[in-house]
Amino acid sequence: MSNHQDFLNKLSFIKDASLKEELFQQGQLLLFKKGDVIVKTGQYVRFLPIVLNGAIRVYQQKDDREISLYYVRKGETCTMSLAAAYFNNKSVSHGVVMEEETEVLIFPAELISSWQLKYPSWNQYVLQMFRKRYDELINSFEGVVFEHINVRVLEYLKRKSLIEESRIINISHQNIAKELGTTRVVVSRILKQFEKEKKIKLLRGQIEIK
Amino acid sequence: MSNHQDFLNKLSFIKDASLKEELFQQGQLLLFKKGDVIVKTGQYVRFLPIVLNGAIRVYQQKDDREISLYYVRKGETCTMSLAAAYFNNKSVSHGVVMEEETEVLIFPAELISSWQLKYPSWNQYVLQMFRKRYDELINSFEGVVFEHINVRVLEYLKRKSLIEESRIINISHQNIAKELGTTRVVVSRILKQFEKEKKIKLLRGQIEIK
DNA sequence: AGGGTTGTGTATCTTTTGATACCGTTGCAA
DNA sequence: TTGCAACGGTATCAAAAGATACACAACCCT
Repeated sequence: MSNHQDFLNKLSFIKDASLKEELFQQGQLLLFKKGDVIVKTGQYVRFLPIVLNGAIRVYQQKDDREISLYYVRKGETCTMSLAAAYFNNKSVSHGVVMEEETEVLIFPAELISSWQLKYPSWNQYVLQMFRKRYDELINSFEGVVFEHINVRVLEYLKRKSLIEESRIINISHQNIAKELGTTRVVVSRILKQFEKEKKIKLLRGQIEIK
Repeated sequence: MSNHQDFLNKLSFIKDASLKEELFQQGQLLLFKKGDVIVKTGQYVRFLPIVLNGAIRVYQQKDDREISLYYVRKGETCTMSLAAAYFNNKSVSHGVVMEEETEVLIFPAELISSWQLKYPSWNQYVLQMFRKRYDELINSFEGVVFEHINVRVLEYLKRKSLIEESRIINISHQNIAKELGTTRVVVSRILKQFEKEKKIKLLRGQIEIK
């Protein structure tokens, strides 16, 4: 399969063929490793990223606490970046690569406004992204405001298990704490409680959901 | 001043004259009173609202607790509605009028996609709104996750004082609690503490900031 | 094998927040 | 005037969450 064809296949989430071609022409493909930093709070955003493979975690930070806002996955773009790039603004959150072999297509920010005029399907795509991010954000928001941490931990585990299509989750207590905006001790305590209630089984670095 | 002219003046946040005219032609002007409900969680959104005067409060609810997401003010539209209308989706939050004499312009949802193609400035406007809402949402989010309630209450008071351009704020403890997602007793306790520290002065139904 | 790093279990203590309950006040309307 | 609803103060109690500290195990590297 040609490079070109291969590329177009990865853009299957875009319907319009000419837009696809434009993405191919204008985009630059980058390959990241786990832990690579894509954007930092306060940085100007000059490139719009679209994730082709892997995942980027977008989160807020304060001192040594953090909390996830959302993940950018295959076929998705980061709406924070989008909005920031469009208005020449600074990012208000961090973006970090979560999976090995994360492929990201980047575009100079200037292109965005011209695409808006040229490609209806680009507009559609952008709005879809906003909608999605919005819903996710509001979901997290609700969780933080109305639910106790134990509920949030449990929901996190279930969700993660769904996404990874496995009842075994590989993650440390520390990282769960970071996702949810709390501390390791709290997470360990809650998980131990869940284990006593036979809801899960704890192993080093992984959790089995029953 | 003619009705038409008067109307166009209220749309000064839109630059493009032909888009303005279209808004005039297609929009319907509604007048709401304080407390009127514009959207409820779970409702389908068939109309896009743009606020010309007054304010709409958008919030989440669970049992008898609520928390504000943001306010839609003069010249703004509700991005939740926008996204929901565009994709024929249900609203995930409540919208309630906060001020007497709130003027709202509504448009059938179908129009939105056609405007995207016809008016570059509409696109610009939409993205601006998203950007704004996003920032506000993330701000609240940060507050909820990282700050203790007393800090949040104080910030709320300062902000409110700025917006209303007055050191005297008219609001009940109960309503502050609703904005911030907590309960009345907690707010009263904190406010009393602030009064002891000479930061504010409490009166029935109003708070003076020093 | 030794040493550093990461991950986990747990105890103790404090602070923050929430839940409940009860009372007094103010303002308004019947 | 009486009665009611909204508002606010406060006390008591319980639960949730965070901070700290320490021990130990697993893992990795040399």
